Amino acid sequence: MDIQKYFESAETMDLARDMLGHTFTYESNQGKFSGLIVETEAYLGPIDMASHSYNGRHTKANDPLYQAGGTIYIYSIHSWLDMDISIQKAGTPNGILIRGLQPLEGLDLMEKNRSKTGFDVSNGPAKWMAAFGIKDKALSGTFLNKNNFYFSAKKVQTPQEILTTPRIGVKNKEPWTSKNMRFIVKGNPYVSKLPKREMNLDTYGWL
DNA sequence: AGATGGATCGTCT
DNA sequence: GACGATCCATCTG
Repeated sequence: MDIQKYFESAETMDLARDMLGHTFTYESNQGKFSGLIVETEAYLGPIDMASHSYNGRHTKANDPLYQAGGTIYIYSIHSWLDMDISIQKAGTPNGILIRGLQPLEGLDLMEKNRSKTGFDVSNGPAKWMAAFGIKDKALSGTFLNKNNFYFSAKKVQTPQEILTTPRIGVKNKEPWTSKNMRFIVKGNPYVSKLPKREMNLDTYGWL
């Protein structure tokens, strides 16, 4: 799969939905980490009040959003780190935030890095970053599948059902606050802020 | 289970 | 100097 083409040839909202069930991998000095993507959010750039590139805002820190589809964008938030994949061709600063990963490889290290066990290891955008041992923005601006980060060409698992909801943490920005731009694998326990009663512990929401 | 407030720090104004 | 695309502990019921 041409990864750049994948992230440049479809609508951002459709890509955010399609990314569920693909794997995300990080080959770090500490070891190899990988997980299934179970939760994403779409950010539509200049028109989107919740986007870091709203109204054409362009700074040194958010420059990766302006680069080719498939560029990694790491940003800090309240002393934590989050990661986007830059979406669309260079110059169109859309992004998709990866909010939750179901661990596949490197779980022992992830638990160690987080000082937590269970779903809390990676059920949030800054939690999985910490679990993967990512402590700074050194790799922001690098390109997916060329350096340390890899996105699987195909879905490794298929969601039984995908739910959409408003994005987390977007306040006082109507109409963007209430738009359904968050995509989750229904029932997967690694989805952030998921109540216990909505967890499907048999299938984790996969076919 | 849901709501609330504090911690904490890089980034931009 | 103010502000988060967050997390966590600590309530309340």
